[in-house]
Amino acid sequence: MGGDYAARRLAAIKEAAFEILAEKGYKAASMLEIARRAKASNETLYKWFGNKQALFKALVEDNAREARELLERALSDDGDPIDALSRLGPVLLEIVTGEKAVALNRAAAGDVFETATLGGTIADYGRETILPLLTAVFERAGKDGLLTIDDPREAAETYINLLIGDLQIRRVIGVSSPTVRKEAEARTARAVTHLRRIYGKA
Amino acid sequence: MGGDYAARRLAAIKEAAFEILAEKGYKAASMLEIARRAKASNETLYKWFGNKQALFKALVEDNAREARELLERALSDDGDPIDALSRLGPVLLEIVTGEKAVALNRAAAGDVFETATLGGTIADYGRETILPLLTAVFERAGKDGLLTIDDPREAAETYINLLIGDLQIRRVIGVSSPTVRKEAEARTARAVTHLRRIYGKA
DNA sequence: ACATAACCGTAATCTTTTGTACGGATTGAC
DNA sequence: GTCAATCCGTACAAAAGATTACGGTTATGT
Repeated sequence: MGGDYAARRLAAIKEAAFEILAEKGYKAASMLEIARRAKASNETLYKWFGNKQALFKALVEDNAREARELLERALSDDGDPIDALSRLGPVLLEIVTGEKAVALNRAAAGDVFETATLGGTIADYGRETILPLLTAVFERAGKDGLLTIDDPREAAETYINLLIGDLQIRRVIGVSSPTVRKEAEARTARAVTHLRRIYGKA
Repeated sequence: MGGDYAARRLAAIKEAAFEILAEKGYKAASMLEIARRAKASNETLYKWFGNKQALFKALVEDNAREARELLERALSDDGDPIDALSRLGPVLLEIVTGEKAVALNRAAAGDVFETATLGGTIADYGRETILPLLTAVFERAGKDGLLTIDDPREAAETYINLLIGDLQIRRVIGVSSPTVRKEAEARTARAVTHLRRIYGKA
């Protein structure tokens, strides 16, 4: 057993798991219901993933991989670093406030007392992946004389704080909505304006 | 039945609920275990609170009341508005990253698919309470000519973003620790420095 | 086509929780 | 002290979920 069929089954299982996670949350996303929706057997889920946490850990990793590719693409052009930050902002906002990220953060919050692995996975693949990319952008901005940067890592964290702030927790506890493109662009523009004032040439 | 005994029983139940919430999370905090720890009867819990969510909603409200008092005390002195922000920063950081707030945010994240009430309660009593207080401080800073403020509400949100950023979600998913006093002071100082640059007299 | 591995659908086991019921004990009011 | 209301501790019923087992069906490799 291998080949195309197994890959298709795997994809169907992961898709079903994501749907049910988003609809009902981690607690109510039972392995049995995921199996039913995916037209798979409970036993196959346990055989392939070992347990519930491992299935959702795989989802975290998949989602992070996709997000990372989007972010790297937004940064791929070797143009003006400030332009790069402006391009990246809306992409990053849409990812972190999107349904998938929110559902997975909720799962991680619920998992803290069980295996305590989902949160670490989210952070490893999320923030700890994007920060070095951003740090590199700020190094370039400093080298090009566009901004006065003592510590590029700190500048990168400041950008994330100005851009995202407390949006994620508000999404996770259910008091705010996904950030749509227009708003993401406005929020990015404001963050970049603030950055220029904080780190402008003295 | 009323009077002192009932008040003491109520306090014991709420204390037990908080302990178990912090130790095991919302999902595993069963009414039965809370009753046992509080030396109360399951039936009494259901009689007094109706259901699990309502018990935890009461905890949210209690915690928010206490937090608000601390914050108002930090802002009570009618001195320099920038000093007020510097006094408030560490207090706010310790509250939002403290065990109680984190446990309640996790409960709210888990409740999104059930009654979806805890998150709204947290926000009503938390952010939507502190923002007007901060907005007033920024109005004063503008009027006193200390900062150039177009929109005091926006400035207040910027301060929260610079100060707290994504700390809350990172606490909730288990990848960071409470913010201790020294770090809270450093973080506050940095946020205030950034504020001066963003909103300094032109 | 055939043989084998693996998956599907169903069932079973075990554990835990929610919410209600009840008799005896305790508290509060008079 | 007496009486009534209420709480405690225990028990029960129903439901749900995690995980494993099993016979028949299906996909894969030769």
